Amino acid sequence: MIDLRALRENPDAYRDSQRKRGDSPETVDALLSADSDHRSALQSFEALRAEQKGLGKQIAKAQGEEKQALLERTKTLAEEVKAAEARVTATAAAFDAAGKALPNLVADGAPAGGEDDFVLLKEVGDTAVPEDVRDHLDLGTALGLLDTERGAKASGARFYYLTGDGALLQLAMLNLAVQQAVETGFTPVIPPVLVRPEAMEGTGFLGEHSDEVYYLERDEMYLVGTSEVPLAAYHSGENLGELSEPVRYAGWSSCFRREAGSYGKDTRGIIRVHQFDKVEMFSYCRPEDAAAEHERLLEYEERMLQKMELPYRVIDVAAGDLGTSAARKFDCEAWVPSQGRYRELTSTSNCTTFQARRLNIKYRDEHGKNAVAATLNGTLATTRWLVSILENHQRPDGSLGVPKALQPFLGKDVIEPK
RNA sequence: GGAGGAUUCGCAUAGUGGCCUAGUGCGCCCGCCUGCUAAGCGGGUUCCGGUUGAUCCCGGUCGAGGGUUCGAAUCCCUCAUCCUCCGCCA
Repeated sequence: MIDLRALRENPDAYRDSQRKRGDSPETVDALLSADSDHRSALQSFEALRAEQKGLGKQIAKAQGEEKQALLERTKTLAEEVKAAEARVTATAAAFDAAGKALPNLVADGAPAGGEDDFVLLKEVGDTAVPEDVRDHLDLGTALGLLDTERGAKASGARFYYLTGDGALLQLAMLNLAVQQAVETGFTPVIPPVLVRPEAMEGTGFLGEHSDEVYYLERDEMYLVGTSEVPLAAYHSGENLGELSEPVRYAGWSSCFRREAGSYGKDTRGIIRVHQFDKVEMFSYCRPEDAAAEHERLLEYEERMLQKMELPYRVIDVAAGDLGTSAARKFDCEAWVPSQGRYRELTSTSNCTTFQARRLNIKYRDEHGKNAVAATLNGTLATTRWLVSILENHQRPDGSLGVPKALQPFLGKDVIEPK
């Protein structure tokens, strides 16, 4: 949900934002008109209600005939109040729907356009393609690290088993991510992965991405696609106080995605799967601190990628590819030699006050007034990283070099074929 | 799965149809008093929205949503959460 006062004051900013996303600016005008309808309905209801309350007080004191006369009048008034209230309910519903249809205001720096209109911010490392490169599935299967055939047998397409050193490799990476998160001031959290509708709705995942979400109808619960959801819901309805320093959490969870509409895309290996594990950073801060916090999250992501000794690039994601909640997004994409291209390994979003407004998360500003907080999130490690780790650290003899930072967790510096 | 109890301002509690414009205590904020501190005294203190230059004012808000009524914190229904107990179960 965007800031309505800001919208009323400067609708053009929101119309421009819609154009940058490649969306219709008319969504803004639909919301403005729903807002004004709602407010006028509210005003007529409030006027009638005030009259009713006033009469109620007179009735309490009145006696006999006078009381009877007043009762006559309030009966018709009660009808009018009820009708006015119904109009408020109707206009409020229309207004809510119009509000949900409008995504977050795109940040000034974000490039306009669609998926291919990103701005390249930097490239790090050497993107060589080794001779006789094997892709992560060949290598991982040969080394006994992963098993997609049995994954399909048990659960279907886009499922997999991580086995032996493959399982240990993922645990090592996730543990390293948690260790780094704790060192940089994040509170580690293992959150619930089944959430109620409000949590899903509040984080903005039931809009255009609702097809992506697993829903358990019998229990009216959703399986989360990222721990961003339970970490955002963690403080929903709360006031976080001064918030002079950002409040930071690192969630470790399994993540579930339906991958609807991606038939035929990335069907090989574990690039795009229905279930994976992830360590996710999540920050609550004052809106004026959000841009700086966003840079910080990006830096922590890069630090992890460097520990994995992976070549990568950083892109400033274009407005059309931001999703509902983000005002700006930076992705880190790591080199995947078998494909000869970069693939997304991390994504950090500044959601400004968009999620917090829906989830009713406040802080106390410098004047002591309640104000809506900002939320941000970013990836520290996921199962997909194994793709790039396997392919970039493969050796001509068929073994896999273990990145230095993972060696203490894994207890070895090379994974040999059996 | 079943039975009972609870949910009121940051915390604790009062409130069984109009006197609730929700009281009181604690905490917190401001002031007074006072060598200092504490105590004492006075005032303020739910949140959201509308309106306004700002105040004022108005409406909503007693877990959520419906209903009864001229009028609901209070009566009725549905739901959520927590607690106690019974049953089942890893």
